[in-house]
Amino acid sequence: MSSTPTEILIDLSTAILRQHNERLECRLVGEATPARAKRLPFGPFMPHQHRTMEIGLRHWVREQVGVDLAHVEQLYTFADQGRHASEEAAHIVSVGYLALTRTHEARTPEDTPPAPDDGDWKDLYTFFPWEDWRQGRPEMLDGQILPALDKWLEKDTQAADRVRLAFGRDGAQWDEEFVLERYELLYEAALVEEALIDQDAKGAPRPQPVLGRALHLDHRRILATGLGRLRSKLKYRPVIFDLMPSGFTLRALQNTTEMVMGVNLHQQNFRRLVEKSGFLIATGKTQRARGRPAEVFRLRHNERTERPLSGLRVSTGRAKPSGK
Amino acid sequence: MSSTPTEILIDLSTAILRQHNERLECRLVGEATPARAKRLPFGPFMPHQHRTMEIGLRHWVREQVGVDLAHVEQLYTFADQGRHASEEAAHIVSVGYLALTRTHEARTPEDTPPAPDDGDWKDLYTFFPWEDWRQGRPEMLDGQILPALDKWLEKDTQAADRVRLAFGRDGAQWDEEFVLERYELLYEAALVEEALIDQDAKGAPRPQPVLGRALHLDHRRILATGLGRLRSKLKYRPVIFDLMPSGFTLRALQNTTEMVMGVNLHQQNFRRLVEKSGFLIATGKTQRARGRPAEVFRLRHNERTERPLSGLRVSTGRAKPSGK
DNA sequence: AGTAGTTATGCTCATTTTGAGTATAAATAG
DNA sequence: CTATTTATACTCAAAATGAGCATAACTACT
Repeated sequence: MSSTPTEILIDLSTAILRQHNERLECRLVGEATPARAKRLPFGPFMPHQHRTMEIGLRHWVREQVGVDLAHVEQLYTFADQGRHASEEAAHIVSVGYLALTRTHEARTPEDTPPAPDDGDWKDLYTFFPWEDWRQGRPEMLDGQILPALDKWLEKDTQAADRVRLAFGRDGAQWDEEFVLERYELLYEAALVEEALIDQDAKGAPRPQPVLGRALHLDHRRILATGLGRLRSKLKYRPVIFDLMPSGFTLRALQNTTEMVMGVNLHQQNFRRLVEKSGFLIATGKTQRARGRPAEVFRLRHNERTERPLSGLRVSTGRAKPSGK
Repeated sequence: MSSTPTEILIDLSTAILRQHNERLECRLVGEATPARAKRLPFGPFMPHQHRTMEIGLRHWVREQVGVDLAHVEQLYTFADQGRHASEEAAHIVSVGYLALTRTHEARTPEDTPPAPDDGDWKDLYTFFPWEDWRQGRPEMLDGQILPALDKWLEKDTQAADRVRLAFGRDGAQWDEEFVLERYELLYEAALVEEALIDQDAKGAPRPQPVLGRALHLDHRRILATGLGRLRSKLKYRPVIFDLMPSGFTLRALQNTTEMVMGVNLHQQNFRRLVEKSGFLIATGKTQRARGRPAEVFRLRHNERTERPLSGLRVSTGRAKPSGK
């Protein structure tokens, strides 16, 4: 309740992603109790200790997680604390970051070496199950989400067009980049747990299905922003390689791309795309698994510089959903 | 010199752009004295008064500028105050925004109606003259910038590859999106005035050419971020229309796109692109000027919703530089 | 050893998109 | 009435894309 210059604290939270065991994983910290969900690695920004926020963030990540970050990118600064009841005296502004990190390559898919960091990594799509279209259109969309949204739209008719565009109805295409827009709508419609928590447990005993695993405060929003940004960025910057080990097969690269985009791609065309891009150099080695052994590639430009090359214009024209 | 929880102030600064008189303009405030450059519209974030930063920003813009903002987008949060000597007790974190606004259409190019806001608007390219390739490759690149950068690289050889990529040398392509990267390099090489100011006026009587018009603190960095973001976003989201009046000719749309991208486009192909996109509806009216009258179009989807359509994939394959 | 299954890789082909023009239409300025 | 200017229509080759067939090189069984 101080006067105009309110006390402000800046919180740095980082969505750290890696690719591991055929999954896209996100690093979490903290214990999940019924009262408190897990959260992203975080820490306060302390301007006297750390000259820039990115330096501060790397400090917290080193302390809490202990992995090397291959790519770090600021996502967004959220200041609307109205979202979650302010328990603290100071106003907290949270700056969200996205970081990518590499896992070490396995000789064969089966023999995975002990992870250098065996902390708490969770499959990203447990937080956004509706975003994974690799086995085809998720059933929960037509089964739960759209009906519940329609029910919500009866009251708040304003949002109808946003729902149409974000969820690809009535001729609109599903755009895999609109991760944040979809999450925000589900929040507004009180279909994710964070919305119920923020409503002060007013009563209303969960009238709707609760979708996906919740995170602390607005951390799932940061994660949604990160996934959307990554999906978008893949198309025009070669960030995908920051999720790859030093040597990898084209299949591994394609798998990673598919995990991020949440769709399946045409294998032959993906190969053509990557070869034409000139990013990769064949190492001559091969990696054997089930079928024909695959050639191992590595990135050209081993230099430390950020490579502002053109990215893989992965087309979203999906291939058939995988059987698996 | 307080203990760990340093006092932090958040400053909201907005790069407001409009298209006017065949130019892309940026709104400035403040008086330019020799000691102090002009700045972007700004104000502190006051969490008790404004629930979100965007609300706060709109408040300051309304108060200082008085224009309607068609598009508002958070750019980046800068916290490295090391850049400019901290004169104040508190640590200032600045959150930069990009906003687009419409001017009212002129009946004919000559008869421009009185601007609704006759404040201080400056041609954007006075701040980044090297970014405007509409009359061909800017002479200052080979005349001043690259030689000066080479001189700088003799000491700091680390940055050679960054310069190569940002400025498109040795086979690398000039990428019009790398506005920020180029500005940052010029700053590091002390080729822009802000760098000299930040060096505490240590002596060193401007050994190098000083490029472009300077702004207060890091405001030109925010502006560079905004231009880069806008150039990038144009390609995948239809933001260009937020710079256009309600009705406009295809030529006007192309001019605006060219102003933003800083390159010339092939007129016939631009028309084909826009027509195919389906964004526009012909109004039946025409607008007459010098040659054959042009048809006036308006946006489909007059709705207030943000249209997450696919943007104009303007190709950067430049057309011949205009003769004027 | 032989055969089925699996995965990688090579290649084709129709369709679309792009880049760069040429041609024509409809005005204005003398 | 003519030169000039600008808008619009159309053409055409080259490149990129989407979808598939074909073959190679392995492993896993029987």
